[in-house]
Amino acid sequence: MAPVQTKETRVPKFRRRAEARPDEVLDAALQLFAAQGFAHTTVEQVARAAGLSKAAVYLYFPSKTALLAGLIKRAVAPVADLALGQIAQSDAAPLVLIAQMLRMAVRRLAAPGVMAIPALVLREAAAVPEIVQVYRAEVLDRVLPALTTLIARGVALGQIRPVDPELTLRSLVGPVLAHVLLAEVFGLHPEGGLALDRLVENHLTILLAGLAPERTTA
Amino acid sequence: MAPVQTKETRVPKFRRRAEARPDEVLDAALQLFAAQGFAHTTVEQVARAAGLSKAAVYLYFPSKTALLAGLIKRAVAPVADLALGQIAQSDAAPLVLIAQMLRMAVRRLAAPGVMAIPALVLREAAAVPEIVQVYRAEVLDRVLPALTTLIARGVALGQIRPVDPELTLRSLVGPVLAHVLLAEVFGLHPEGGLALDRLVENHLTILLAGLAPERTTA
Amino acid sequence: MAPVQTKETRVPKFRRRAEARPDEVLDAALQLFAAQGFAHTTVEQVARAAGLSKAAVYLYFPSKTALLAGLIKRAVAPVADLALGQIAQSDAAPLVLIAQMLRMAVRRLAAPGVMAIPALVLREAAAVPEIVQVYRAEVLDRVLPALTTLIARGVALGQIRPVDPELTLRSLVGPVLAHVLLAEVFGLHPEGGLALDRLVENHLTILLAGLAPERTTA
Amino acid sequence: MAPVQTKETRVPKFRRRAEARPDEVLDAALQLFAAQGFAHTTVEQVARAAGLSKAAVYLYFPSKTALLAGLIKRAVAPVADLALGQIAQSDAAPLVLIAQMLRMAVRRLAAPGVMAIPALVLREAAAVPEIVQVYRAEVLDRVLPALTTLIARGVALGQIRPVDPELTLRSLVGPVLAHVLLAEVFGLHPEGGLALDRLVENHLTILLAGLAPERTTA
DNA sequence: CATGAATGAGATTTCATTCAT
DNA sequence: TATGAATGAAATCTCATTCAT
Repeated sequence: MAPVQTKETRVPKFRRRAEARPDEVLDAALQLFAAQGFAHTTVEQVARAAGLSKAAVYLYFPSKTALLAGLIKRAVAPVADLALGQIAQSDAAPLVLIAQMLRMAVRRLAAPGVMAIPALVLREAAAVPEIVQVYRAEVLDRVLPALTTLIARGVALGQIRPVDPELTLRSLVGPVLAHVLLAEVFGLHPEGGLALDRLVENHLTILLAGLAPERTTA
Repeated sequence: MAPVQTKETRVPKFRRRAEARPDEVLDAALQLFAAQGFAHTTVEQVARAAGLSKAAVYLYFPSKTALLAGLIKRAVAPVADLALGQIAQSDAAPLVLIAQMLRMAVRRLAAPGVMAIPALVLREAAAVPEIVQVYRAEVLDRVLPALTTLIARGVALGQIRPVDPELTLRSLVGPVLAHVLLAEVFGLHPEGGLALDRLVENHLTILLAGLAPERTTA
Repeated sequence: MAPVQTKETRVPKFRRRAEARPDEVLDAALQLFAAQGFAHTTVEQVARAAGLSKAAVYLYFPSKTALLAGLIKRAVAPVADLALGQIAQSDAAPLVLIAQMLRMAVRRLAAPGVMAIPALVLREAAAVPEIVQVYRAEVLDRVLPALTTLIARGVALGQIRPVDPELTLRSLVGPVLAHVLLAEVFGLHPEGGLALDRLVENHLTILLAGLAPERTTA
Repeated sequence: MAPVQTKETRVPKFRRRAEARPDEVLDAALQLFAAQGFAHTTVEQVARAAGLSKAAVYLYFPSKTALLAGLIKRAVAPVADLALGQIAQSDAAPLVLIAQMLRMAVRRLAAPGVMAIPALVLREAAAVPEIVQVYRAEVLDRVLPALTTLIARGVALGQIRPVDPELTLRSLVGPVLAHVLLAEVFGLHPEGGLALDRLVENHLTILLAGLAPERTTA
């Protein structure tokens, strides 16, 4: 969707413009889409914000929709890759891995502009079906199964109480999602700021205790 | 489409309507907004679906936005009222109340058309600021504080381990939210169907265990 | 393509507007398309010429293309009907019928605005494939075969010398077409004005003599 | 299309081009204009088809319109020259000359790409007035008067029955025009293929018989 | 109450054309 | 000579909203 970005490792010289333009356009688009919504942002606005003419935007992206799709792909694919890599390479206990992943994800989310993406995706998914496809292909269909499997393995190993992995997945990520949406969409921050990290620690406290196999029952 | 409405006082049979019209319009709007998104639904479509002319819709609602606001208010206010009533009237233990409320909320969500509302709210919030206000006023600002207080009370009573009530609130409702959004927006259902009730039970298993004060520490 | 035009024979009262609008729009469109070409005429221009707003035009015709198609259908269908009727009902000798038809067609063409249509069709056919379909369906596929058959019958009856009916058809209508195109497209009129009728008589003189079976051979 | 013209004597291998470029651009333009129409062909497409960049096309032709004009001039001027030469040099009887010319014209038309030109001219004439001028200047104003004069001479010599020369001109060329347009624009070929030569022979049979002075009357 | 008719104000997208390199 | 980058100027089409009836 995004124009070819031959990001050759060699020759990372200086040649500005042209090379960096698509990214600049996406930056501008993210800014505006997050602030006003996709439908209420005009291509003209994006172009001006990126310091280009409207027509120039179409030089890099074939349609307004492609702008959105490219934006999402650029933002989330790396996170998904990272997460998958971590799951694949580590042989830590499932619960430990889960805790690691949550902390990592949250650290990523904290980067500027990233937190707006999930809200954006949810917001525009119905209107722009392409988004659903991109997001499912790039994130959901890759990460969620991996996490589900991770939970299932924990259960099999006796390190997690016998829960339904697929449903437990919701208990895993839901709180973070709720936190982000509450903040992004409704401006509802807990006292003392957004505190994504505190949220995760609080959540992990509950989650890990809740997932631990029952001792007393034995 | 609509039954004949003879203006004259005779012919008492066919009548009603007129009173119910606004509701019918909202029904049609919900249907369409949920399916296509607010921006992609035209007033004409809503009107036709309600069996009215476009201009007639403006007889009942001053603008397309008002349609959306009215829709949300109608859908969520009762749920919020119910929840608040339950919290106020019951003097059950906090954790018990929490479990009750989650089960109740989920039962409500299962009614046709209701589940689409949260997704709709999230989707249009940025574009239609009025939605944020309505939703905050009708739901969030009433229910969330009540729940937070409930958690805090549980902590104070020693029935809940010492967690941050505001953040824990996210752990409480997040999984349900995640479940609904995954299903509504991405069409991701767990194996064996949506199973909202199974989700809640799975979630409560983890949550209640996770919130319970630590025994072994002693 | 054109909006439904319930032109009931009863109640032909006066109710202007709305009823006559589509036709007014087509009139304006014909004027402009003929003068500037389809591609170089904007919907705005058509609308203004018809005394409407741009959007109102879209109330009656779903697209600019539909405007063109409707225009052609309205203009040529009656002529084709007339011609076919004449062929079917008359049992005159083929050559007589042919002469009749040519004279009738030319009389029709002389009506204001009609002569521009063939030129318009030829001009825009490549750009708007719909035109080709409409024109073939409404005119060519109906009239040409009828004429071909007529010629073939004349040959069979010995009233026309043994020529190829399909190719002879070109000799029949080509001169009129050339006359119209030369005038419409290049502004080339013969001395003394367009003189469509004189053209036909001149052409018929040649054609009838040329088609008559050879006498000397006997 | 045109033979390679290596200006320099050295370096005969890789080179050429440069000189032939404009012609290659016109070749590409003809191809595309004929297939899609002038308005629907972008300069970019022409450029790519000619193996150049868009900007390079502007090196050879000052505008898109100039492309079209050049195209037509290149294609039709030789035919007109040929026809005029034939008329001027031969002292055959008018009817014989006319027959010769028609056969020659048709042979020319059969060359690839040529038949599309008349249709193209007709199509774009209204939109691009320059075309009308070019075509009139290069073809019509030179060839048509010559043919008219030829017919008049035939009449004067008693070899052609007393017809109107200008109008008879339409009877002369119209059938060929009709044949070409029917085929090019509507895809209507007679049974057994396009058969331009068969068309001419059939037409000449009728035409010559039709133009011959009446014998029986005498 | 209800509607058909009408419109003003955009939004996306396309392209011929220019220019620095 | 050649090009990639950029843009100004439109053109089609959409829609929320109004109003006379």
